[in-house]
Amino acid sequence: MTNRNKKNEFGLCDGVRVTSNGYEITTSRSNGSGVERVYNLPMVDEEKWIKEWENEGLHRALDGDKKQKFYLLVEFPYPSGAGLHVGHARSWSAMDAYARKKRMEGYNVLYPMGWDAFGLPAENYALKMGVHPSQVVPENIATFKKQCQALGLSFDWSREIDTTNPQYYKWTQWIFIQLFKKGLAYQAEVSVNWCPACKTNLADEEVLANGTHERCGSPTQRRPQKQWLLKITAYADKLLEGLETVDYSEDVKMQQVNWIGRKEWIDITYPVVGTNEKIVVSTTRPDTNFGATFVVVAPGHPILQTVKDRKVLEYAQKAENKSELERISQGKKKTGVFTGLYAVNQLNGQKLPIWVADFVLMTVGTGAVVGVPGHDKRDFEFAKAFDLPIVKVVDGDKMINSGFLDGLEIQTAISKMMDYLERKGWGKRIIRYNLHDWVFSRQHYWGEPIPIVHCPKCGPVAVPEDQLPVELPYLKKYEPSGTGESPLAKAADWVKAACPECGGPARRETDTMPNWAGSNWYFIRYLDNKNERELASKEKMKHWLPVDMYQGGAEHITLHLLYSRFIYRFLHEIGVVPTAEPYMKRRTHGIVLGADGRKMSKSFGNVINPDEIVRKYGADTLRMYEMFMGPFGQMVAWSDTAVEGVYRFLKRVWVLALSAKHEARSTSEAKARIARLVAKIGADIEALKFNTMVAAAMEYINWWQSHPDEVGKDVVEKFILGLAPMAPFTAEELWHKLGHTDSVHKQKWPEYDPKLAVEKQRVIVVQVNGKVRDRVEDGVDIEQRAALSDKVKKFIGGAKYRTIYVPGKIINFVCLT
RNA sequence: GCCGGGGUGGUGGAAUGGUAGACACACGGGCCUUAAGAGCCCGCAGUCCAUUGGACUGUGCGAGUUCGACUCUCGCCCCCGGCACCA
Repeated sequence: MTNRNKKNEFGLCDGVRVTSNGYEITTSRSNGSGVERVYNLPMVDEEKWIKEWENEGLHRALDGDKKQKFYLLVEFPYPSGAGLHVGHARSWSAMDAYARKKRMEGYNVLYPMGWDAFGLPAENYALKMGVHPSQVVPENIATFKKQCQALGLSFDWSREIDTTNPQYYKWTQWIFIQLFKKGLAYQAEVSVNWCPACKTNLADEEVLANGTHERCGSPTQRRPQKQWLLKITAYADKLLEGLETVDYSEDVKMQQVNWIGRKEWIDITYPVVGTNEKIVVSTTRPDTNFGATFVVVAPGHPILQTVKDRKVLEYAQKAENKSELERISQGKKKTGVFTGLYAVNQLNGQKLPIWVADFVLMTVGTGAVVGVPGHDKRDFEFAKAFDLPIVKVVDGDKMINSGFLDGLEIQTAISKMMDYLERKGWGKRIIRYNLHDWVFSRQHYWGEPIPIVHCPKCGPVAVPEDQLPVELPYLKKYEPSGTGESPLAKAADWVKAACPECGGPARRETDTMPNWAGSNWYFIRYLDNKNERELASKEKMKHWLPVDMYQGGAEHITLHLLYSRFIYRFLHEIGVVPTAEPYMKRRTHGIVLGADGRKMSKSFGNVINPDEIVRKYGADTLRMYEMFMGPFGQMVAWSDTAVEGVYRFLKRVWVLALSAKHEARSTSEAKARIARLVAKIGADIEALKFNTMVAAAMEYINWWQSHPDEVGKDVVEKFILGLAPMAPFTAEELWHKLGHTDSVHKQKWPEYDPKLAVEKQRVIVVQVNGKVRDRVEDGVDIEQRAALSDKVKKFIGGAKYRTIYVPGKIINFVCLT
């Protein structure tokens, strides 16, 4: 016998049916061609709450509020044509739970969102669709925004920004001019990375270790070109030192340290035998110099100008024409030619033959290395290939065959040798970095115009600040030319300009900025997104900066994260921003893979559309599932069936909350458990352990379901408040169903007795020799009672023993043999 | 090669010195149902013995510290990420 369709028997509403042995939630709706089963929680009108929250301004951060501020930042997306990725949904939902809990705790929370809409992806997408980017971008932004809202993300939309808005990029250009004025933005003819597919130059950071473009995957080439560069190298040490003052996770720190790649080198001068020439080799390991048996110079090294041998020059010429990638790719057979010259190692007077080989690069050190085949793998291969002598100078971690260094440890030997070489005047210490200056111009249409005018008389001149922004002209045809000239060069009227210095005829710079330009400083603009006179007002910056928590992807650590730290430091030095570091805390999230464990991609057919999940199960299911998937910082694969598990949980929450006997008094067990749950949710959010947070809520529900009579209204309400950060819609709906008229998200985080939150272990584990043998109720005389246990006696036998008793935890009887 | 993070059931994972496997998925069994779906209940590391139940093994491998180790220490193997013929 069933109670089907008997509504309200337990105070349930439409869509929930109680059967003799449980409940069910089902609903169907007409979709035009028939009846479709809908799994969405039918009782939550998500759209109604989205509107209501927005109308009430529930998510607004208040300037000048007395409450303590908390600036929570997530990386703003490039609004692609594909719409929101479930990866965005994962990290933003988790941070949304963080923001919501902080608000309930009484913080004035700033959790903003905007759009990083300039750059190659937007332009390539527009080209593919045959539409102008200025039309595509707003459409994509609208889609993204709607998707964010559908997920219940509590962004403060009144602070929304868009990097392609002239009122925004006016200030991106303003920052460029400040850099230019300080000599930190400069033009130079340099060898740059060129992507033939995207037809533009790239920064070093945009080229992956295998030589391909990080965006499109095409192999890049090197070619010389006149470019705008930003002098990030001037900040290398500051960027390193700054890392000591912030709370970044270890992987983030190490990646930045590796990328900056600070090392102490020493440049050693060797006389060249029979000439007045000298050759300067550079090394980080001068301790091994007693083992040097040859010198290798890069093709293109100036010393080769003194060489007449045709074979040598031909080899050098050929090698120089090869790409760098080709020259240094691993496992390649060593090639090289003897130049006929010898250098003198002044340490021991030995004559070292000078070779030229393609694996030595002009761009590293001084373009000349000293070959120590006894200790270096690469030098060893070279020596083997050309039958050069090999001397061993390091044994274990001690120096041998090295004169005054013998017996010293490597580190000591390095500094002793450096001191010695400097004293003798043969060498000079120098700090070198892996980091190079940032190539900052692109030969593309869809970016911020670089605000410079080239005057034949005055050279490059900054556009006066009162004439900013230099607006991007509308071009119908904006395809990249591939010649290295920007499409903007075709806008003849726009290019023509008067020189701001002398008033004479001049030309505008036609290169644009890279897509990283707008994201360098976007978190500052959220503070004051309509300010027409400054980046943001001083007061607002002082109130909100620095960012308390910055959450984003691991793929941006040597790109955006490093760039924005550099720009922010510069702005601090010229007195614009109040602190030296922009982000107090940085954590990364893992990417969401397809169900097959591969990266989500159209070509694999494994893409999950968040809209689909929201339609089928509701936003709260998607949010909680994504938090539950696995550890937040770790890569995780999607699972369709695991989503169902979270959906089941929410259905149970619904039924239990509404069927609770409100007049019932909560038992002490129920109170202790809810105190523990609230404490756990709070602590797990702070530690970004969202997976165990969800698990704890599930555990509570499981207990509640088997003890329905123990839970009264007070505990139900605390549960709903605890649920509010992770499932904002369900919590809001239930809160109102319980008779409240105010939003659940305006409530205070539930208070609990900390003593209740500590779980008391009632059963004590009894071990014999460290192995669990029995369990005994805690209480008086527990040691004696435990010793009397049959199981314990059996394992002790008649042996003498001693007792380890950790009160409240464990008893261990250890036999003495 | 250097640096960072990891390795736990069929699967995702939990436990950071005190009962290994919370929570969830998958799987198996049962109830309910005309049926399907949904829901509810039970089982679920392995091996062996067994009537209730019990013994042994088990967190990549090998040692060590400890009354007690997934957790700490040392050595090794493997996976993921960063840097790199960087001299």
